Amino acid sequence: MLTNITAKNDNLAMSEPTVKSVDPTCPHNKAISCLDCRLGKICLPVALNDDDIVELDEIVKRGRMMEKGEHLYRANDKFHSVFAVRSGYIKTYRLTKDGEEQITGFYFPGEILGLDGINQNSYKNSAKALESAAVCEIPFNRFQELSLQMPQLQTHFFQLMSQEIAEDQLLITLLSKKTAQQRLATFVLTISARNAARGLSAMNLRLPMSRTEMGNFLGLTVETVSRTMNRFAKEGVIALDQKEVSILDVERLRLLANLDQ
Amino acid sequence: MLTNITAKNDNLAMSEPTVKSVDPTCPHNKAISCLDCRLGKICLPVALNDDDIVELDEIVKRGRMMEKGEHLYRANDKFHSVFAVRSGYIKTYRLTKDGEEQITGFYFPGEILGLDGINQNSYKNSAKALESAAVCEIPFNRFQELSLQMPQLQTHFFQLMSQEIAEDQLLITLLSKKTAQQRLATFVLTISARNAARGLSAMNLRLPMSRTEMGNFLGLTVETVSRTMNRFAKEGVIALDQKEVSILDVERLRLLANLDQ
DNA sequence: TACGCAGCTTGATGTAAATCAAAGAGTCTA
DNA sequence: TAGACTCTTTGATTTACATCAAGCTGCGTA
Repeated sequence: MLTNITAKNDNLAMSEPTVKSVDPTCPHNKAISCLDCRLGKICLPVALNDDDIVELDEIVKRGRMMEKGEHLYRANDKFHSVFAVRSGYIKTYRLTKDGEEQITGFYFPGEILGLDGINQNSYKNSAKALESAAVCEIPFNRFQELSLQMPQLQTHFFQLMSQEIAEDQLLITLLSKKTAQQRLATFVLTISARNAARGLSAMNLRLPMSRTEMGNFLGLTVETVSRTMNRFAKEGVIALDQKEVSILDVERLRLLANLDQ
Repeated sequence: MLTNITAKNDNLAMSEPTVKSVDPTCPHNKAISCLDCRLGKICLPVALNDDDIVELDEIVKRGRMMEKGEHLYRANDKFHSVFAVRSGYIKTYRLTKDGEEQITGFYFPGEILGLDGINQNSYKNSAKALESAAVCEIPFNRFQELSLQMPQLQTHFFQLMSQEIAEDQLLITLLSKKTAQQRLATFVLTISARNAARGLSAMNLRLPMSRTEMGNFLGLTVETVSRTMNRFAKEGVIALDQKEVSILDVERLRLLANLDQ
């Protein structure tokens, strides 16, 4: 396995791409199997033997490319698959009756989306690429059959869904109790942590969404997002350059977030 | 099966208890099996044959009684089981670092809680009885083994978790975008719908939690809850008598909720 | 290189809900 | 049946954030 490559490479997403030609670990490479995927440990942190992974590989449709703004699925589409983000960023959102958008999540490489569709056999969210992206598709009925043979896979999926529940509940707490400052500080820290999980820098990050989308997700207006982020910058907690954020004072930021867990 | 009994009995929870002595369908009866449980179709709406149910019965620990205020489990307890509410009401909540409580859900008879614990093998919430209650305990590892033999059971559980995700996301939208009026109107309608699902009246309901708890759940203060509910009453949309609510004008209430789905 | 446009910033003003404060209602118990 | 709770209601005041309203900034493109 080549996973050690990821662990060290700090600033991958932001630095110029490494030699594109034949790198078998490049996340844009369509052909690569789960066995070699550099995201393996994030996307599929299960003790499967190589034979099992080969079997899993057979059902996974790999490397579908998406343009910025393209939809992966829309609310009320018939549910058939869950998806793993390979590269790029996806947002999920619901539309309220009066056509307003409510963003329910941002999905980073290695993360799984579409889990809300299992119930009632249709997706409850729409999923849209924030920028060009690549995703792996996992047809759910075939996956379910497979997981009857491979109990660790079943467990993994229960865990994934449980995790999504736990994360949604954290967001609920955020929206219910916290100030604009706390919400944004928490948001930046969350993204930092997710970057770190992928072996990227925890201190230098890029917010792949617009201020409007941040606000929408966090229950704030654009203006409040802008003012608050710039205040953080003015106070020396972060440095801001458009979508690029450098965390200058983590401790301070943690304090501002009043972080619970 | 005796499920037709439930379907008609409209106001069970509020009317005086029916003859307590030997009613095998009484939800307080400890001994009753899943096969005869009047909640069967809500708690376990799966096409299992009677033999399968007998097998399931063997792993379910039935009819644990809980006092008002008693904890079923606490955040960070080791995860071992999920629970089905038999009678009474349970709330789940998280504590923020500064000791504040954030209620994440209310669970009614027939509903399943504890699903957030699967990930990381520990509960993320604490669960507490709002009033005396009875619960069935389903040890999760035994359940998981069983679900490998009974694929419908696996599917059912995936659906339950997916549903929890979908519900949390609705709450997120509520907290992020809606006014106090919309939140409370939606809350009442949600409880009405859950009552109806159990064969109780959709128009006359009892809010088993305090105004403070409603506010906590909905991201509002007690005062705002009180004022808003009383305004609904003054405008003739509902009638209020302590925790008892009668919906007088559903259409109006739906409009106030600006309900999306 | 300038035009148009979407996204971001900054300032002035408004408002829904929070906070502060105190009194009423319901329940428990001694 | 009075006293001590807790929960709920009602009123006055404050405030964090939304809303309204212009200017910016950077980027694609013509």
